[in-house]
Amino acid sequence: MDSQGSFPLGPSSLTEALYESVRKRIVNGEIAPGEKLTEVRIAGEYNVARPTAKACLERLTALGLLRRSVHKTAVVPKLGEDEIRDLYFSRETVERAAVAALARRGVVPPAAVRAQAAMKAAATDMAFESQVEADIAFHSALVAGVGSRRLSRMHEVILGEVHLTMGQFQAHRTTHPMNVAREHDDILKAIEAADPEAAQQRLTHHLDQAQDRLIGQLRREGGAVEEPSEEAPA
Amino acid sequence: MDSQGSFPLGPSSLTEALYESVRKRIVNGEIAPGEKLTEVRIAGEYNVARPTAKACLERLTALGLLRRSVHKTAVVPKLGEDEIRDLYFSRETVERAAVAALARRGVVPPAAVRAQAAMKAAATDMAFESQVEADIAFHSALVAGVGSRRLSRMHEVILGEVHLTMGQFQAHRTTHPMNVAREHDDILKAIEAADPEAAQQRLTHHLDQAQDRLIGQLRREGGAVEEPSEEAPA
DNA sequence: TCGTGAATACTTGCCTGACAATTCCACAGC
DNA sequence: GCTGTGGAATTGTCAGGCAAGTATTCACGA
Repeated sequence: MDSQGSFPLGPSSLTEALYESVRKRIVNGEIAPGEKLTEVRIAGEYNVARPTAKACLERLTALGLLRRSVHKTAVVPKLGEDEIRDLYFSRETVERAAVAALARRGVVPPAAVRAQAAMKAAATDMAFESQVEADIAFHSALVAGVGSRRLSRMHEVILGEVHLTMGQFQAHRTTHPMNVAREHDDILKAIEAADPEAAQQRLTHHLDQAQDRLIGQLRREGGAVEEPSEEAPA
Repeated sequence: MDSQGSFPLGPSSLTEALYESVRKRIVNGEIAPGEKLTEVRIAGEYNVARPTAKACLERLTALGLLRRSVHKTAVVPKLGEDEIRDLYFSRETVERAAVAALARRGVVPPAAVRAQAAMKAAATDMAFESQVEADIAFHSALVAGVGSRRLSRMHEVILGEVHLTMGQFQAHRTTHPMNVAREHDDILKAIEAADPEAAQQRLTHHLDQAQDRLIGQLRREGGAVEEPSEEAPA
């Protein structure tokens, strides 16, 4: 694909690379919710100095991917029911504004179309994590298509927590990827038809369903998340 | 004053206090836009170690109150016309969702009423900075009244940049505070009447006016912001 | 046996000091 | 006048360390 310019530019600095790696491990569920992340542990695992690890944990905390109070060690949060509701309320706020803006222009961002294609491809034969990533890429492209730096930034933060929560339910999913893909198509059609109302309404429906699925799983599992899962990572 | 409990809780940690202080200086315009903030300068002014100053600058950068790329020194940004538009687009997105949610419940957050009273008091005889702060407190209370942690957090970031931009036009303001207060009242009335549509529409009008004022001032001043203003601060 | 309190270990907050890598600025050379 | 090279300034990252706060354990008494 990127044969000419080496665009992606692998994270420039050490701090950046470290941040990306830890972030990925958290949202993928490799680091279980409730697990403690001390500065020295990160520093040891990656062979970096403690201040570097500290900065990394601070960034992740600011994004909501870790929780910690003053002198206590950071832990991966597990969102409860009302936190999921809050998260999805915020998510709807941002994404509704995005699809409305897109529909007013009547143009579908090309990146969203590509992401949607990837989603359908992943639906049949790929791993759960790939599906989640394709789904997130789709919504991300939708918001990015608006062209508002600040809206995208807010959305990025929100999607971080969404990704985290979805990753935590990894093993017990009950979602049919094709249904999700169909709903995505509906949203795109409404945007293309320059119908903001319909686009917003379909998006809301789509997100409400996703939220219900998450809360449903949460309730089903209840407090049954006792598996400590203490495998040493690296 | 604080004879019994010392409530305000002067920022617990050094880092926090430093952050608050620098932040205030930036949004108040004490540190002019375009001015460079090096780590050693902050460290020197406050007598803290460089890593501490570094963390402070990083936090402010994450909030958009400073700009910097790798290996370059942080500068206070001066928002251009399209950045102001982007900022206000994001702001409208968040605040419209907030007033709509409040109007659906039909209850006005008490804090918003208090902030509005303070605003009217400040309109007649107080300094410009107090008016700006009262205005921000009002909008802040509005969003906080919804009770969504994440919406409030997003709004906080946005208001930071709004405050910054307003502070930069400090000397040349042309706004009549009483008009602003009237518009605030209109919004509150719509919320109380449980009319989400009206509340959103009035909010949009209010914010559009604010945006136009800012852009108007920006155009008027043009590139005429040559006063270096190099007074030593402390 | 069970709680309660104190001592200990762990972890974070913040510091000093240092070196490498990078960027910025000015000056010399063509 | 423009370009290139040098030094100064600044940031990225590290090592090591002390103080302070938190959690945990263990002994002791009821």
